[in-house]
Amino acid sequence: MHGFEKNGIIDWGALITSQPSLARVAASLRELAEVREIAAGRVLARVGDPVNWIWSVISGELRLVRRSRTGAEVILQRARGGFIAEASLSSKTYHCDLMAAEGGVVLRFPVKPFRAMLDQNADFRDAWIAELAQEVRKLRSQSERLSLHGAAERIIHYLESEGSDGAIELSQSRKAWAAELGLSHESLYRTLSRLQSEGQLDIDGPRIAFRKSRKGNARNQGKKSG
Amino acid sequence: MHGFEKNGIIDWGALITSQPSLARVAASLRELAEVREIAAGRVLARVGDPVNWIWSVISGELRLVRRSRTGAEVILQRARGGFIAEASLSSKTYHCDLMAAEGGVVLRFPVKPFRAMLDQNADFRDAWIAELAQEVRKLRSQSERLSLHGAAERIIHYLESEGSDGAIELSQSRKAWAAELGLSHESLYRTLSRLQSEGQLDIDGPRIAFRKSRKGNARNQGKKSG
DNA sequence: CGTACTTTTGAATCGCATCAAATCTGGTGG
DNA sequence: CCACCAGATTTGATGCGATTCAAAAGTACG
Repeated sequence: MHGFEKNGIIDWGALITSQPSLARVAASLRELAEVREIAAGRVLARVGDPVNWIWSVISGELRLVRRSRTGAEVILQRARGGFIAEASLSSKTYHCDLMAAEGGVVLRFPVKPFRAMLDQNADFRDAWIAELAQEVRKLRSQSERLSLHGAAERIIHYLESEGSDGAIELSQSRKAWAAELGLSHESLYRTLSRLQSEGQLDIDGPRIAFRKSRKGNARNQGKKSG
Repeated sequence: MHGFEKNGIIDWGALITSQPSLARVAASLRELAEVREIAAGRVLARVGDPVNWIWSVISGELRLVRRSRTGAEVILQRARGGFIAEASLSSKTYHCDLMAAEGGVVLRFPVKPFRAMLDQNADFRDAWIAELAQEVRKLRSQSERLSLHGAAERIIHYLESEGSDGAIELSQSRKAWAAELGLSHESLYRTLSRLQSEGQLDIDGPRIAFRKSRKGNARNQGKKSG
């Protein structure tokens, strides 16, 4: 599935292409990275453990979790690509458990040289700051989106905030998109086709865009008025 | 209302106390900051404008917005305290509008010295990185929380992720908390009193905590993983 | 005392989740 | 090429829980 690693050799070109978040920092980091294959359920760190590694997901799913006293698992972060637990860089020990919810391949970087490079390498530092800031922007907009109550509103918001010029090319299945939108996949399917039949959206395979309606309100296009 | 500023003189002690996000960076920034009183509706920057200032909210509400073609306003970020549009630091121009949704007081820092200080002052840089990483952590956990469907589940998740040892001292009104949880305030009130009467929570004014129950409070929420 | 806001409870409605099932898709191997 | 399978996609029916509208009681503040 991932296909970036074979016999311990990483295809950095493909990896970087698929992981925008790593694209700019990778050059300085390659010599530090270790590739690890992780089985589902594997625990990488527990509360209180010293922070020895910075983890980044290539395939599969890592989770930062805490277990409530009722036994329910509380997910604090879910990573299916890119770094997880960035804040651990500034911490001596973990405040949550880090585990693999799904088997896959991860990269790990030793923290000490990672921190040292942040100190000494201006490019790396700028890239890391830009990366974090970009992540903040994306997450803020996701939080705003999840605070919206209607399925249609979330879809529109997604197009406006993550798309370019009101259009996006989905790189994931719609089912996965539904999860990201905090909707059941049925709701997403239904709402998409409703928006299409109402003339608000153009849907063509993985491409979803606002319909370039001539003017005014697209709301009238689905039903006759008067 | 805010009380941090009088006749142009800032009470930095009070401000820093009230704004954890500024606490560690403030020392290096004081000489750069400018205090501005902003009226509701005031536009601070538009799409395409060059980034000249980094803004931080003391009181009132700033928003990063985009206007959809149907005229609806899409909120990308909403700040009622702390920095807004951190990603603009790495950008030449704005990709959204920045406006005041509610009048108040803001700080603004000129970008050039801000960037220069990031380059030259190691403490400031570490603080800024830690600040961003902390914000990422908080937002990730908020996104996970907003993806939960039940009101009770969100409350539990909040206690687990933002509280210490399963207890929190609310610093805001419950109505404001409801908004943060993505719930109507009625839902929050009802669910809180239900959880209390069911013996799951102890609620005492602004303090909300898991009840130290003996055991057998076997209500399971959330079941599936992987 | 009056105003504005929060907190609280009640009742009706609506949208989404859920369960169920059929179709479609891509990939695998005989 | 076909049979087969796992997954995604799509449509239908139903119930629950959150939103919404409404109104009252509590609280802070000048």
